[in-house]
Parts: sequence; structure tokens; C-alpha cells
Amino acid sequence: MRPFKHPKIEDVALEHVLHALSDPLRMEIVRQLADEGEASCTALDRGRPKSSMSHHFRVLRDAGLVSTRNDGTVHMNSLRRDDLDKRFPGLLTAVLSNAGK
Amino acid sequence: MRPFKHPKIEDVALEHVLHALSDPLRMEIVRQLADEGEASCTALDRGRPKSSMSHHFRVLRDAGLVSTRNDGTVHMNSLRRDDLDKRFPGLLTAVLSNAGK
DNA sequence: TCTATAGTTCGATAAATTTCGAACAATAGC
DNA sequence: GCTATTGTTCGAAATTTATCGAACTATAGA
Repeated sequence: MRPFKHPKIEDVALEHVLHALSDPLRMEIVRQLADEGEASCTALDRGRPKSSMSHHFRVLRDAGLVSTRNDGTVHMNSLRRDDLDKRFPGLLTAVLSNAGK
Repeated sequence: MRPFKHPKIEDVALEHVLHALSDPLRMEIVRQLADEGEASCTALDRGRPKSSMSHHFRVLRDAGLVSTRNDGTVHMNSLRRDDLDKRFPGLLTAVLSNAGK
């Protein structure tokens, strides 16, 4: 499996970030990544099938929120926090501090 | 025309706010309301038909972002900034300071 | 090489969203 | 009451999104 394509942070649109975060499952994923650092896809499913999770991680990657690296058979996902803080100062902090509401 | 129903601010979900803001036209509306205070629906259309604007304003109202009051035949819309700042501290500021990106 | 594991991709279906014209409702002003 | 203005509601079509099973790919380890 080839490494994934991640958008350059300057190409990331606020609109896409907000859309990615407007799904409860994706918000929960982002929240957990913020709390716990890296995580594999299966570590964050909630009994949902792999194909659904794969879809959501792709949305998060395409929106510039998440970075995925290959480690053996496992895909480790992490929040692109530094990138996002640079591109949209204060946004992630505000969102995460209000997440779950 | 009866006054509109606006959700109580404590019933507003972050998820719905982010979804409402993930549309470029709605983001632009919110941005202008933040800049210029109240505005009528037609003042913010961009050549779009009335029914489309009405739809977007309804999404914004239902998401708790916008308040609409009746003034004669005109509907004046304003951002529920105080309510939103209370419910989601820092969120609107962060979004608006990054809007347009 | 064989097998188990992790995740992607494909295809189909269902649900939600966007868009806009047309008909309708409410108010202001004459 | 009549008319113009503002905006809503309805209905339909087009697009996007979510969901999930099934087939497939890639890697680790025995």
C-alpha cells in the first residue's frame, strides 16, 4: 500500500474542515486523536464496519485534519495540529474545547 | 407572518453549527452579519432566487446562528453572537478570524 | 508459502442537501 | 380594496453523503 496523499496545509479550505467536523463520528475521532495522539483505524471504530471507517478517515485526510502513516499492516492516524494551528489560528482549540456539545 | 422559532441556545449543537458554516454562501452571510449587523434577506443574496436564500436562512436559524425578526414586510437577520459566545466560547471568533480561507 | 490482520476500493442503496420556479402569505402605502 | 414588496412554502430534480457487504491489497509472522 502506497502512502496516502495529504493536501498541503495552505490548500486546505476552512469550509472543508468545518464540513468534516460536522459529523459526530468524525468529531469523536478528532477528539480522541487530540487526546491520545496516534491511533489506528480499528482502535476508533465503534463497532462500525471497516469500510465505513475508511470512508470517514478519508474525509478527514482530504479535509487536511488527519495525517495517516503506514506502519506494517496498521495505519496510524494523527491530528495535523501544528499545520492546522498555523493555517487557522485558534480554530482547533475553540472547536475541541467545545466538542461534545 | 408569525415570528420565527429560534432554538434555545442551550439546545444548539456544535455539530449543527459547523454544518451550517460549512457552506460557502452561508459562511459569507454570517461574515457579513458579523461585520455589518442586521441585514434583510435580499440584501445578502448574490443574484440567487428568494427561495434559495430562504432555505439558507432557515438552516442558519435552525442551527442557532442567526436570529430573524419581523419588521413590516422585511425580515431582519442578525448573528446571535452573545448567545453563541456563551454556549461555545471562542468558537465564533476563531471561525470569523479565519473565514474566507 | 500459507495464514491472519488491517484497511482500501468497489458497487449499490438510502438519506440528506442544494437549487429553483411557482404559488402563497403578510405588510405597507395609496 | 388594490398593488407592490418581501419572504415563505411547496414540489421536483440534481447532487452529495452515509452506510455497509464483498472483493481485493499489503504486510507480518510462523
